[in-house]
Amino acid sequence: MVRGGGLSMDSDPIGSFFLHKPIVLNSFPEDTNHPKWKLSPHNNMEATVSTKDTIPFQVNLSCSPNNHDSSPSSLHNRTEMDFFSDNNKKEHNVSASASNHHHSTTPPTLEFKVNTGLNLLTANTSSDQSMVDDEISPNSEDRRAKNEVAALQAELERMKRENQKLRNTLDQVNVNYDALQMHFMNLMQQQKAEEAEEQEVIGGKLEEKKQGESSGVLVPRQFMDLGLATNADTDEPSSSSGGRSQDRSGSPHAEVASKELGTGKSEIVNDEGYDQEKKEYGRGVESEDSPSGHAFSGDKVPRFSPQKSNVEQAEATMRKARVSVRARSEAPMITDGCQWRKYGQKMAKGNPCPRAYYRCTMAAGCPVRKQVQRCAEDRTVLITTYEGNHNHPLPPAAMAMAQTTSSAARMLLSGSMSSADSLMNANLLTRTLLPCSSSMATISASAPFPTVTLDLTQSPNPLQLPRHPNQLQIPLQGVPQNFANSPASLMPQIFGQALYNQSKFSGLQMSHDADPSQFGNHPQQVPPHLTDTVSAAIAADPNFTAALAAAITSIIGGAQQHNTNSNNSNNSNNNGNMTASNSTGNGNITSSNNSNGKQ
DNA sequence: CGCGTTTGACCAGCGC
DNA sequence: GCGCTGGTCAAACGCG
Repeated sequence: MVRGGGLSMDSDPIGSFFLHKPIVLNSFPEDTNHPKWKLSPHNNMEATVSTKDTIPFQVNLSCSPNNHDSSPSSLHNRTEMDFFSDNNKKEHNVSASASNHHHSTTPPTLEFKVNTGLNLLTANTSSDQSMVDDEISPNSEDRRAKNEVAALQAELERMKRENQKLRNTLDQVNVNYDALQMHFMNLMQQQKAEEAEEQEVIGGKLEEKKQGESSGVLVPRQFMDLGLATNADTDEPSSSSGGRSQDRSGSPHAEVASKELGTGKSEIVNDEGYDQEKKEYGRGVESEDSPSGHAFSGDKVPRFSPQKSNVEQAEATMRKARVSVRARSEAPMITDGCQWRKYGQKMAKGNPCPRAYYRCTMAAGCPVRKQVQRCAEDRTVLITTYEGNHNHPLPPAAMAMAQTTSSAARMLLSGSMSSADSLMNANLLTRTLLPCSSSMATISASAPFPTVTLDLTQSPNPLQLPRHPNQLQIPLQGVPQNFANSPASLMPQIFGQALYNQSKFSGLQMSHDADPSQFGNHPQQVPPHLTDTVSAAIAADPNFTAALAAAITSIIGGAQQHNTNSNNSNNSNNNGNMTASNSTGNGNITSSNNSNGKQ
């Protein structure tokens, strides 16, 4: 069984990150009064702090002990300022306790209380000891201490300025985000109005067409459920309970609808749906097993026949919305936190590499499927295509990716989204989180199914947060090299959450939040906060969880106190943090009697 | 023996 | 109608 074999992060020691939480500076002081910087023989940055060249001491800028990667793809540009490792007992150094305000030798002028938002821990490097001159006279010692204080103060000031700039940047991002949200909401309202008009017309026709049907389920209803969840009434089971073949593979539509319906109805929907699923996968749209012979079940009309109404097309489209992730990976499958079982493999046309078909096995009847195939042009690129929504709670590691699929699908299909809107969304979500990149998310209008393609193979520096003149990067101490170096390691999660947030803003979020109506009624109460985004992104990977949570939240949130305990090397401590923006799928309904057959 | 993978067969959609 | 292709099924197989 393939349990996400690709980028295993299980053994990743993260704790060291939290012990040190070094900051990373891209720009070095140019002022000659600042510490002098030099490269250590081990590609580690060391700064010999020698104010006025009299009292040097070293600042270890090395990466974590675990991170000796110097590969081109690594984040070698970063340098971490690990101010003083804590094993230095010499008085001229500021021990780690300085940040706890009880360092006796620290002059009172040193404001270590200043909250830079970076949660810096000061620690002495082991190398500091070597720099100590035990025979220094009291005078020179005093002078050295003063110089040291001055240097530290300068550095501290610089940090504060940097922190302030970052905060300003964050504010700006939030402002822009709000603006985009408003714009998006407006667009959605327009779409909703248009669709309502269409459905009035089409719905009437359909009702005529389906007279005698007991359930009275109409496809337009599905569409409303999915695309306009916030306002969609929930008085009917979705068509999956009786309409044409239920959403095969549990497209967002089915699950979303079911979740909207409240517990009782959702169970009905899902039970029926998954019972059908056993027979219906691979049976196509016009599956004969629509017991009630509903709506379009009997008509062997091509899915995207021009004769179909927009609603029908949208409904068909919804079932097939996909999210494709392109990532470089040597592994046969990227780790996304879910458990998958392979159920098929085919040679696809135009690609010598076989396409593998997986389905989620984390819960019986989970309709999520994915296809994994290597890119024909570049075998190192792994293309993973997700389809459907999970019907079970997800581990943090899997959540963001799952949200990627569901949210992207919802975003895609939030209505009869025009291609222009789709592109807008793609660009929007791309820019929202990844101002440093562009065109990484594309929405294919030509593909058989609406597909969001997240190309994670292009961003040269995907871990950069919103840009800043003094770029601050996140040190990935403790993150395995292969993962830390891989854009794929983080981008799916980030994108997933970006998409997720996008859907939130558009009022489409429903499947993972407790009360969808809240979004509709109080859209402002779901602030598109970058912290949520990043938190979920972090949590999506257990190995990033601990490492990045503290760093990013300290940068972004400032006041937000994350678990930064040294034992955060696992993701458990961050689960709660991550779920701040969603409910971990608790609202999901699991089918109770779904054996899922042999598969 | 249970579980997951492999692989040929089957089915449906689509284009010609 | 036929063939191609994508997607899924399910028996056979392998592994622990």
